[in-house]
Amino acid sequence: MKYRNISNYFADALKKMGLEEIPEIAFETPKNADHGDLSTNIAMQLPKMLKKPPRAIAEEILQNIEADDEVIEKIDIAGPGFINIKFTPKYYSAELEAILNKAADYGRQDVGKGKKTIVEYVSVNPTGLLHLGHGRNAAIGDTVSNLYDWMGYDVTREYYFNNAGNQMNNLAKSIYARYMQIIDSPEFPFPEDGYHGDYIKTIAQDIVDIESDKYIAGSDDDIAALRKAGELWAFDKIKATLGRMNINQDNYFNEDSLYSDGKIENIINEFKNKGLAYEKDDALWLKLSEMGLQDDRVIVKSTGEPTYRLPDMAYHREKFERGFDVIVDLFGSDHIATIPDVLTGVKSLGYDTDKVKVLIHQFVTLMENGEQVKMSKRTGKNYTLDDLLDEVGEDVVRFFLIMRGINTHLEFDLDLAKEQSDKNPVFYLQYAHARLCSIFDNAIDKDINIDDKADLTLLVDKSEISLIKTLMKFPDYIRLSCDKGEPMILAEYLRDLAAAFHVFYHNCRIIGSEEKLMQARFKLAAATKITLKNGLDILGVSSPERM
RNA sequence: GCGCCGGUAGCUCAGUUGGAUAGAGCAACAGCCUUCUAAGCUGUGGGCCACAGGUUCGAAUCCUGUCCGGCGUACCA
Repeated sequence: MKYRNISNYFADALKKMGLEEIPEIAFETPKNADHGDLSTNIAMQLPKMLKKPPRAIAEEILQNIEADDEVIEKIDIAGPGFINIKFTPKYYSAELEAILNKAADYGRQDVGKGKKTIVEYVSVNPTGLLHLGHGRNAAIGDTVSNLYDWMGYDVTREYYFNNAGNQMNNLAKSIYARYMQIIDSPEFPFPEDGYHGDYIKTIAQDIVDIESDKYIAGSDDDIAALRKAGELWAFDKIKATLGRMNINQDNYFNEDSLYSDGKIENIINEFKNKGLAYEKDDALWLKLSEMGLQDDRVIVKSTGEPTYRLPDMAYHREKFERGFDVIVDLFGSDHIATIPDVLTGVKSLGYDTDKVKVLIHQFVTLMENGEQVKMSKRTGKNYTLDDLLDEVGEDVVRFFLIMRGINTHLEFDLDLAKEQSDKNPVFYLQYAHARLCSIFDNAIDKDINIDDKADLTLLVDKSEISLIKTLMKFPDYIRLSCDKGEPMILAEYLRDLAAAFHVFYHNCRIIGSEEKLMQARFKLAAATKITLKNGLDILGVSSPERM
C-alpha cells in the first residue's frame, strides 16, 4: 500500500487506453489540502501524444481506472486537468501500523544494499584549529554520511590530510619563531607568511615547558621535531573538536602514503605511457586541453615536486581501486577550480568518474550584533569552531550549519544561535520530542495502560491525518536529501513534522480522551517520537526527553 | 576578461526538477494556558520572484542578454 501501487493503477488505466509507452507518473502532495491527499498532472503531460485536451484525458483515465475502495476514497479532476486522490482512513491506519513495526529502523532503505560508498570530508591539514567553514564541511559531510548509511550503503567516512609540504614547513617556522621569542629574545623575527594565531604561542610554550632550550639551534632536525609537535597538537585539537560534534571518522588517509607506496610514481608513468604528459620548461604538463578542458596544467614542477593535482588524482584513483561504488567529495567553494582537472585526469586512466559525486558548499559568515565578524588567518584573533561550540553547544552548531542549502552563502547569526528561546529553530524540533516523552511519562505517572493493539482507523481528525501523512513522507525525504546531497531538505522536513505534531498536540488531547481514541493517539504519538528521533539522529542532533 | 555559485516579504532562507492562490522562521500587530511542557497554537499585515526579452496551455523554475554580490581563475593546497 504505497504510492508505487497508486502509480500502478494509473499505468493500468493508461494501458487500457491504448498507450504503449507508459511515461513516469509523478505524484505530489498538493499544497492545498482541499485538493486531496495526492495529486498527479499526468493528464497534462499527454495531450501531444493522445491529441486530446488535458481534461478529456483525465476523464478517460478516471473511466478506465480500477480504484480499490479499501485504499482510495475519492478521485476527481480539478483545474486544468489535475487528478486528485483522497485516501481512506484504513489506508492511513495501515501506513501508521507499518511505521510502528519498523520502529527505530523506520526510514532505513535498501537502495544501497551491497554497495560501498566513501564520503571524504573535513580533510584539513594539521596546521591549526578548525574554524566555522570547516565546521560547515564537517556537519554536512557527517550528515551526508548518515544519509547514505540510512539508504543502506556501507559507508566509509574518510579524512584526507597532508602533514608534509609548504604549509607544514610554515607551521614549523612559526612555532620556532614563537619558541625563540619565549626562550631567547622577544625580538626574534616572525616569518612573513607565518601562522599568527595565538595557538602557535601555546604550542611553543608547551615545548619550552617540557623540553626547555633543546631546539634553540634551529637545525633541520630541530625544525622537523617542532613540525611534528605542531602536527600532533593540531590533530589532537581537530579530532577533539570533531568529537564534540559527535563526528568520528573511520579512516585518516595520509597523502604521504601515496608517495611511499609508489602511487605517485605509477600515475606519472601511466600518463607518460599514454602520451598524455609532456615536458616543457623543465616541468611535466598534463594534456588536459586534449581531454576537453581549456588549459594544460603542470603536474610536476621544475623543482621536481608534484603540484597538488597529482596526489589528488592518485588519491581518487586509490578510492576507485578500493572498490567504492559511490565516491562523495565535499569541498568548500574555494576548491572548485581543481575538480575538473582531477576528474578529467582520473577519467583518462580509465575510471568511471560518474561514480564521483562532488559536493561544493559555500562559505560561512559569522554575524554578531548585525556586523560581520572577520575570520582572517592573519589577524591572529580567530573565532574558532571550539569557541562557537563553547558558546552555543553542539546541537545548535550542527543544526545551524546544515539548515541552509549547501549552495547558499551561510550567514551564521550568533545572537540567534545563543538565544535559548523559541526563536531558535533547533529547539522547535527538540521541544516536540520532549513533549512527546512527557506524554508517556504522564501515562506512567497516572498508571495508564498502553495497549499493544489499538484501532487506528479512529484517527480521523484533520490534524491527526495531517500528522500521519507527514510521517509517511519521512523515507522519501531521506532519499531526496541523500540524492541531492542536501541535509537541509531533511531539516526542513523535520520542521514540518514538528509543526504537524504541535498542531495535533494542541487540537487532540491524548490522556483524558475516550479510552479507544486515547489508545489510538498513543500509537500516533509513538510513531511521531520514533520518526523525530530517527531524523534528529541523522542530523547528529540530540533528542532530549526533557527541556 | 573567463569559470562556478547566488539575487524570492523589513531580515535569514525554502520552493518536491515547468503546475492550482509563490511559502516558512524571525521581526510587527491581534488572540489562546484551573486539563498530556505556552521553547506551543490560531489569525492579520507584508511580494515588479534583480532587470529586459524569448520558449508554451502554463515560468520564481528552462534559453539569451544586462546589472549586483561571493568564490576561483598559479610550477600555493
